[in-house]
Amino acid sequence: MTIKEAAEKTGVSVDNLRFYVKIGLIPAAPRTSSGIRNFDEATLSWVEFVLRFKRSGMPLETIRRYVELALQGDSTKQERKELLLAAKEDLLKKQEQIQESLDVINYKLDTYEQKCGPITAEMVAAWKAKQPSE
Amino acid sequence: MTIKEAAEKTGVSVDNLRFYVKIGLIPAAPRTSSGIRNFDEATLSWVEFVLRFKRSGMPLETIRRYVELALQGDSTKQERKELLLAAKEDLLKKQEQIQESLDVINYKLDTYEQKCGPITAEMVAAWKAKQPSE
DNA sequence: ATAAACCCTGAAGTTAACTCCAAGTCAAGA
DNA sequence: TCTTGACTTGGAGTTAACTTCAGGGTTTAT
Repeated sequence: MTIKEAAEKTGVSVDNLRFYVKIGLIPAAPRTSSGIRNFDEATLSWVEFVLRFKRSGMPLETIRRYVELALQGDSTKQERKELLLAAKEDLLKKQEQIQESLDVINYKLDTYEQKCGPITAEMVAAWKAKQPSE
Repeated sequence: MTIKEAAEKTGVSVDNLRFYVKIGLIPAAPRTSSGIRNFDEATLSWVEFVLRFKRSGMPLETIRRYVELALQGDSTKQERKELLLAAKEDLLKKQEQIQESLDVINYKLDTYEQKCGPITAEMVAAWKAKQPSE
């Protein structure tokens, strides 16, 4: 499979796929005798695996490190486990913070049904009181 | 309150506070006669409000736009509501994607108790089969 | 009244993650 | 065979969100 087809299948741009290979986020795909990348199923699986973590906001460097360790085999099991535990903590914290924002947004949307949201309204009022004009 | 005290209270660096004011993420704090910023409670409230959204990964430009609209008063109610609805969709999607990654991580952590995670193990095996050495 | 610590601005530098470009090689159809 | 389109690389450019710097003014404590 050419890099273009791989790009269509994964939804990642051609340039970006090459970039990911370059930084080691995806293992280097095999090449034809003339040097053209030939994406196989194994490499595509890596792309999908990597994308799932990327979508959750994990830094590429963290994912890259995990891929590097995984390719090194069983001896890196412990280190991978620690990396996953740290990543899990990050994601749980992120989830909480998103929930906090959702709570605020839902509250505001509720109150917008009646009038300007009271919390912001109060802040705007306090702000305006300090301003000479407007 | 000096900018340094505001920085300590909010956990945002002095430079970053000035940066946020500059890009309009926070309304400009009042100044003393000699031009030194004098952070008041109203401005601090804005900082806290903005930080909550920032922590959830919302782009600063989106938050900046919301602040701009809020300062313009009731006439922008509708536009703010639409902005909040869009932001809510983003956050819900992000939450789902984080959950997907958490599921994968939890599954891997479970299986790591016994041996190398089967999904990755399979991918590594497929990968190694293509490689001449190692 | 002077040194230390703090404040200001505008601009340049940094990092992550792309995104595009130039110049050249390779492959498939008329 | 010649064009057209896809592939290659290295490197430059972009955007978001900081971060640091240069050069100067202000406040405070001794």
